[in-house]
Amino acid sequence: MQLPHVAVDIVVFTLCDQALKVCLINLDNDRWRLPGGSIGIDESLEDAATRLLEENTGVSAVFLQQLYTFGNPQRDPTLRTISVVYFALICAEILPHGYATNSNYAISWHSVYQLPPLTLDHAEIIEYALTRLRYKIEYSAVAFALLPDEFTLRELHHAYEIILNDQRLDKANFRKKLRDADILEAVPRYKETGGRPAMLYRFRKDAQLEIKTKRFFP
Amino acid sequence: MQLPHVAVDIVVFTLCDQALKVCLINLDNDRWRLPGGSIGIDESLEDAATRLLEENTGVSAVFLQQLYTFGNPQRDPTLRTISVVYFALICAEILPHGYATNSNYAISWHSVYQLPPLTLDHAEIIEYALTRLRYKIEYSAVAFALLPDEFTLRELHHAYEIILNDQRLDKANFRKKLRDADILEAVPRYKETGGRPAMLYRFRKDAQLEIKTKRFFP
DNA sequence: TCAAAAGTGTTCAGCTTACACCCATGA
DNA sequence: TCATGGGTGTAAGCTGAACACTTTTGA
Repeated sequence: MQLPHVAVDIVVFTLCDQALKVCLINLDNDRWRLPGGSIGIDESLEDAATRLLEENTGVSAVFLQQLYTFGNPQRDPTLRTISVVYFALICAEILPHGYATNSNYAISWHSVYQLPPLTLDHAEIIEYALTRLRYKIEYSAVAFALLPDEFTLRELHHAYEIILNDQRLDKANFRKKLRDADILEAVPRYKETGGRPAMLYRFRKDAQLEIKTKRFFP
Repeated sequence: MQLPHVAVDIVVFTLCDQALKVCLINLDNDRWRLPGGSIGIDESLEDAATRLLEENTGVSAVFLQQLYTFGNPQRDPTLRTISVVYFALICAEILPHGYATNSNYAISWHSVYQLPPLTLDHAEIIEYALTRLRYKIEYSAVAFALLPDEFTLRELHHAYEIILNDQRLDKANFRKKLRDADILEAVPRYKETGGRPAMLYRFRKDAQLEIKTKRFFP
């Protein structure tokens, strides 16, 4: 019996230069692909994703979650490959200098609004990951994974605006919701900002990450 | 290079006898498994799920969605198998007589609260599918897939109570929300019930199935 | 004292919840 | 006319959006 190949690909998001960026690897022929590779025969999917992420970006401790499995037989004309896709969120600050220390490939980061030509169905995969990220950010606290350990409320506010591509989040209401959610603690220390210094916050370790959404349907 | 096997398994839910039931297949040794099987080399994941569902239950047109991919190397001690799991919702009324017309296996339906011993990690898979179903029912109209084409509001109300395992949904508010959601249309015909006859409704074909949830986080 | 940014309080509209009530049918 | 279940209206309370306001810093 003929077996399909199984790959793990990873959509790695980060925030830098006021944009939501995704990690891509340059192929010879002017096309780009997501970081990823084959799964080991004795390796779990999540272990494979962790390993491949580390090989490609040099980063280990991050938010990592399974996204979807793409298995259309036409998606790769050369080899029947089923791709289990993970999505990862990392803070730009922890990226090692020169990025791809343990990789042979040239990686770089691209704004999700200005993607270069991508191989196979990788454009579709990124599109899907972005949709899911936007959903997820509204009912869980994943945005923190994109920020450093300590951050100001303005920085967090800004992260939401960039990810949702929406400049209209009200500052007062944003802060009130976070206060009510009870997921942050003051460091307490201040960060200089050019105006009044801003209190630094960190994510509470014992806080609930996912919140049960309100029912829309009965 | 050694390749893992790829299987597709399906968690099929239905409502009957006032309970949420899942479809299981009896193995020789007093254990049960989810319907599923190997993927063909030229078959998409969704096509495989559709085919395997049909082979096992005789049912074709249903709600079918990818759930999660389970790939722990220890999940099957005999063979490294990665399982792409789908979940399906079907209406009990469309099940053919004797159920498994095109299958060699003995299938039967079990309440999700009284499951028999299951093979591999299938108990875990069902648990996960149930959690996702409960989430999903609150922000999308999937409950209709468990009911016949025409149904009364009481039947729909009852379906929600069974799935959520919650008897406290207010009748008036349930109906009001559905009216506001604008996803139903009166048939218009009545169903005899023992008291005042109930209006039959059907799902509007042009209605929005998934509703953007309200933001919890800012 | 002015600009810049942090941070707060208050109002109003709209939604959710709880509950009481009326309607249509068969026995 | 009573039991059964279908179906609706409304008041109280909570939530979220909008917006105006105060505070603290550096220049």
